[in-house]
This record gives sequence, C-alpha cells and structure tokens, in this order.
Amino acid sequence: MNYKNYVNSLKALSDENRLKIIELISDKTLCACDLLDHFDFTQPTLSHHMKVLEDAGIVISYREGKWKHYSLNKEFAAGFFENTKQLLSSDFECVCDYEKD
Amino acid sequence: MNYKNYVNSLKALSDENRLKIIELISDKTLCACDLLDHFDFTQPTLSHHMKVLEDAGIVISYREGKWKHYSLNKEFAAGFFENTKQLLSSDFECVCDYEKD
DNA sequence: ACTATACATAGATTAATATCTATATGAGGT
DNA sequence: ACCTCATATAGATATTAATCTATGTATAGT
Repeated sequence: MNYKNYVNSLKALSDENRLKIIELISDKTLCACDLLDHFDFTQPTLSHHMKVLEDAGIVISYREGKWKHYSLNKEFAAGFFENTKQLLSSDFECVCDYEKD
Repeated sequence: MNYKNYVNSLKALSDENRLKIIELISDKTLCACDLLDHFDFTQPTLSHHMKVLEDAGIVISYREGKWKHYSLNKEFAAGFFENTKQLLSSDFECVCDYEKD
C-alpha cells in the first residue's frame, strides 16, 4: 500500500470543517463564496482548506469568471475506499463495485 | 453524521507509523514488544501511538502477564467504513455487508 | 527481597497546522 | 482607467502532535 499518499488523504480529511465542506459538495458543485456562508472562519482560511483538499486530490475545481467551483473528486472516493479496505481488512470479502467516476 | 467521532478516527489514522501498526495487527495479535521491533522510534513513542489508537477505538488490547496484546477492533473497521461511505457517497449504491465483528 | 522485563507517565523540544490580518491577483462591469 | 467582487498569498500567532530522555509501575522469576 502507498502509505505516503493515503496518509496525505487522511490528514486532509482530519478536520471537522473540511469534512463539512466535503459533505456540502458531495452531491453538488459549489463556489467558494457559497461554501464560506456555511462557516464562521474567514475567506483566507477557506482558501487554505480548499487548497489542502485540492492538493490531496479530494476535490476538483474549475474557474468560471470570478468564481471558483468545487466538487468532490469521485475517483478519490473510489481510491480512498480501496485503500481503507486494504488497510483494515485482513479478511474482508466485500469487493463491491464502487463507481469509478 | 457524528463528525467529532469520525474526525477523531481520522486523526488517529493520520500517521504513517500508526498505519503500519494497524497493518501489522490487521490479521493477528501482537504484543507491544513485537510491534516495537518493526520501528526505529523508542518504546515510549510506541506507547503513545498505541494509546492514541486505543483511545480512538481502533485497536483493542488485553494484558497477559508482562505483555500487552493488541489487535484491530473489527467493529471499528465496520463503523469507519460506514462513516466514510456516508461522507463521500452522495450516490454510492454499495451496501455490501462488512463483517460486524 | 531483589532483579529483570514490559509497559506507562511526565516533562521538554520541535514540527506541523489552523487561524487571523493585511495585501495581492484576477476577472467583469462602467 | 477605475472600481468592485471573488479568490489567493504572505506573514504572524497559537495550538496540536510526534518524539525524546528520565523515571515510575507492574509482573514474573530466583
């Protein structure tokens, strides 16, 4: 298993605010400004969190005019599940097909 | 979703050494002394890591004479999968039965 | 009782990280 | 050109966490 990469994902997920961000964009695309409305921290702090999430490959983004739109990277989700399964399952039999994109 | 608890799990997992510990005990029970052989850090550091993992409910332990034996908490594995699925899956369909103990 | 082995705790140090304020960049409208 | 809005970056501060050395506790054997 590629620990380095998986640890990096875990660290990026290890923040209550970032988990909330992920939940907010797990089923839709939101711009940073929309996300910011849901939190008490400042805009630079959100920018920091989004960079952490994007660097870890957890979210993907695109720019549209002034706005930057974020959504969950479904490939990350699949890969993270796979890694978690490998780590925790000496004998887990579940090999269900997580959607790949 | 119970963020507090899930974040706690993620933080406990967010360390390369602790991941290696988990992998080592994912299919068998090992005492602290055996675990220590696999690492470069000192015994108090291992003790610290084991405490983090046990406090998070990731590993369970029992004492046998001088030795303390550790193994993966399979209930944690199942719960962690469930939480991860809830977080990342707006539309994941997989509801395979992760073993519960 | 003494000793050795396995593990835990205390306290210090260093490194990583979450947050802030201030400022810069980028893009659209007037 | 200028202004405004959305986002990014720089630098500072505070908190958390990983690690160490030194020491304490617990258990077993002689």
